[in-house]
Amino acid sequence: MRRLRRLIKQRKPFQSLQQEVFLEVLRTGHALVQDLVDLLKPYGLTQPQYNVLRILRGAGSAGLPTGEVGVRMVTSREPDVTRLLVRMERAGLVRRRRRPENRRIVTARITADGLRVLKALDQAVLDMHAGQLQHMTRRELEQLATLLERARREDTAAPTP
Amino acid sequence: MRRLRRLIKQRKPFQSLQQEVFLEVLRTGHALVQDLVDLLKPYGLTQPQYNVLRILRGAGSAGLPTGEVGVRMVTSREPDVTRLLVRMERAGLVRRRRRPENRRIVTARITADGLRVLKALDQAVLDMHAGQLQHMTRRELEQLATLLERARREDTAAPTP
DNA sequence: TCAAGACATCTGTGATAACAGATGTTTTCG
DNA sequence: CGAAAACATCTGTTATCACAGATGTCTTGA
Repeated sequence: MRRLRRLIKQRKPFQSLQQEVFLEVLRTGHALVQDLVDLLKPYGLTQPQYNVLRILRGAGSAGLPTGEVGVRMVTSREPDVTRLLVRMERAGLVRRRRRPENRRIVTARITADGLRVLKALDQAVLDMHAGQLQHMTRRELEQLATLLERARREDTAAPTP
Repeated sequence: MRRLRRLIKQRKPFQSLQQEVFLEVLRTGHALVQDLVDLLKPYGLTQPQYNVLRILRGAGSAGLPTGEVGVRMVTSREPDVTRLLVRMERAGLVRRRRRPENRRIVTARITADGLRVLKALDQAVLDMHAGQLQHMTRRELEQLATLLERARREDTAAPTP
């Protein structure tokens, strides 16, 4: 009985260690993202919009098809990306154009305005990231990144190639 | 120059180790939550609705004021909780009643139906959590939980007013 | 007492997420 | 060639998140 209690109550009142990790990941993600959202707000950007801008900057002047942008987003499925891009086009951050050689595809490109906003944010975002985890050592951060990557890897139980 | 490159490219193409951790946390959280969402879907529950049910079950027959439910939710600010509870009341999972002794307060209670749904889910959720992180050792999970908790701790480095 | 403030919730608006199904375009194949 | 399938995007609907402001209900202090 005592051993059972020790086993169960070793940590916080969670029903399982796995559940604790689950909640910790969610809570931490929420806290971290909140700082980014607060940083973006004065620029009139939401977090998904910021992601799109970074993706499109990375794609260069060739731009990317709507679907490709969707794939590169952590969140957001495809139907939403269309509307997200439309809103951003309205805001002048992005330009969309149907490709002449294949009229099914709509290519999105970042505008000069979009690039300007991103550039103004770059250093601030890096500083924010540094500040958020300032109290952790390099070794701890590397461990954390490795463990998180590992947590995700086998979700699909598929053996890595 | 070579040293700089070595410093920068030690890990993946991230601009900083902190940024990598940031993205890893978000990606992992998204992946983990997706499994829960999939599990809940056949029961007609969304993830916030499931959270509310667990919170209200924990509160017992006394129920909780709307605002208190909001505080206990990881996400969701207050105005949303009102509408969330209203929708859940419509679905018969929750009952809301204005308190006679203080008519400002609306108390929410879980219904028998809500309890039934939760009970049907309990084991499945535990199994899902176990399965998600099955490939990690107990030691790794403990490390991960500890590091995540630590990552969150000092977020507010600003002296409170 | 009673007006001002505090308190708790609610309403309105805009953006995002997820899903299902519709539309327009190109490719494939008999 | 022309219908069917595949493809890429778009539209419609519901739920959620976030913020601002409105409403209804106590509490407090002159």
